[in-house]
Amino acid sequence: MTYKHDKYSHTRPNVGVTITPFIYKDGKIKVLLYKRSKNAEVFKNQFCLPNRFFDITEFNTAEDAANFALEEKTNVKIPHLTQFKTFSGLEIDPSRIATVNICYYSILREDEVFSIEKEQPFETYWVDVEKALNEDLAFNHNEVLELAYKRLKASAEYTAEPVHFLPVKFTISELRELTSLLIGQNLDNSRYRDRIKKSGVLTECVGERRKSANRPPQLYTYNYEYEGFFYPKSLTKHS
Amino acid sequence: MTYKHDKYSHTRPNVGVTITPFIYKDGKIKVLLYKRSKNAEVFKNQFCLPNRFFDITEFNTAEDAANFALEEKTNVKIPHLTQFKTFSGLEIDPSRIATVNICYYSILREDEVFSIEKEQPFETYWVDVEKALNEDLAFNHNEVLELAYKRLKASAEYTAEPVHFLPVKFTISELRELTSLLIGQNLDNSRYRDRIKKSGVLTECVGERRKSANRPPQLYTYNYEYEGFFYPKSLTKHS
DNA sequence: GTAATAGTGTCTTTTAGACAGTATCGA
DNA sequence: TCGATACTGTCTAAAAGACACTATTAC
Repeated sequence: MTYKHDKYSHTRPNVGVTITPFIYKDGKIKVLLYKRSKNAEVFKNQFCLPNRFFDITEFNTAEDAANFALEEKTNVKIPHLTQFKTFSGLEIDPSRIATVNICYYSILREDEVFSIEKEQPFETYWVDVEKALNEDLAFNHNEVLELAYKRLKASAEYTAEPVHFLPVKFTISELRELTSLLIGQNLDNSRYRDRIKKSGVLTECVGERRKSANRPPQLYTYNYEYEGFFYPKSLTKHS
Repeated sequence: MTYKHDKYSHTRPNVGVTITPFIYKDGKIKVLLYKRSKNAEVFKNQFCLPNRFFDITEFNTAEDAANFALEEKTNVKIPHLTQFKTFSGLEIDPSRIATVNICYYSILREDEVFSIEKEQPFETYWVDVEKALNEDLAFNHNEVLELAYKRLKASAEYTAEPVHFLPVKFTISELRELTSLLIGQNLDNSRYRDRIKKSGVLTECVGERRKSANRPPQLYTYNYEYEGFFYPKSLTKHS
């Protein structure tokens, strides 16, 4: 890409993206942090979330930059990305001019991220989210992580977005346990099944059941046709 | 503010803010559009939403830029602003390099905006939102308006945000009619009152009733202490 | 009194919540 | 057989939905 300085270039803020990558593993939500280099300009040796400058000689969109930053740290090529807020101000990166920080969270499947430590080109760690919230992270990443986790939990209240944590085919019990974890409450098995069935949000994989040491559970997939609230009980009548 | 060119300045995208200002008037939702000048670099004479470049010699944050752009067109100094999405790409402003577009909608009260046409320093119009959606707007403003309106309507499903359309003191019937308009469904009077009362989202203005040619209705204010969903019926048990 | 809107009460249907009970596998 | 988890049924409580009814004002 060729580009010349223009009369406006010095009036533009820095723009970067930050991604909060989540996985669901061992019954817990974990978030990816990496340790900044000891030679970094600022926040040396501190932990932070994957991030990248939106450099227009490299990327056309913020999503491109986000995908790049995420793949670099996780090896995932087609991530589930949700943009949740754009921060801006002088405090985000004290070493630079006013900064704009476009933030995403990403719901990843345990089996698609780097599995072996030494495969990882950076010093990255999947940290329990509750523990990560207590770390002193670089930049504004404490604020970013806090809001990302809040939004993730909220999404479990009224959407089926958390299915992206699970394998393509999963059981209702698996989804119920995950949802229960995110909303912090037990969910009645019977009621949960009723609502799932009535909502049409999942499609039954006819004839496919998981092998197990008990009655084999029915497998389902997420119905991408499904629009709207997962739990559509709100203000209005839903027939 | 003093600032020098640095080695990164030519790699930064343009950053701008776009605001979708809504009011509720004559039983309809209206949006503010203005006509671009016939001397504009691009999209001459076309309608668009209030917008502004995020020029760091003028503003420290995107919110500052949004407030400026909104006050310029509406005269409102402390607006209710909700950020809903940041767009980016080459197509937003074809005359420039890659652009980042931080978008807000604003819920305004009819009585706080410029009331007299000639007071307005720009050629602005409050247009019925359904009509505005059919206009051919400048930049990506069709997409912006569409999503802004969608998010506004969604907010009425599970939050009390639309109270910001109403005067500080209002009646339950007024809120019900507004909500009904936004969600596109009739709401049962009795049920609606029950839910409002139980939720604690409104505070009764004790002893204050509006004068009218019928039984005078009780006035309420929004309870800023209220946290969470307006209509908290979703997945979980709510006692 | 009437007209008009505010606000309440009551009945039926639907959904939630709790939990008992049956199903189906491996060992 | 037993143990374990999948799944279904049933009962009660609570909420939604529909709509009739009463209240309070101006005239």
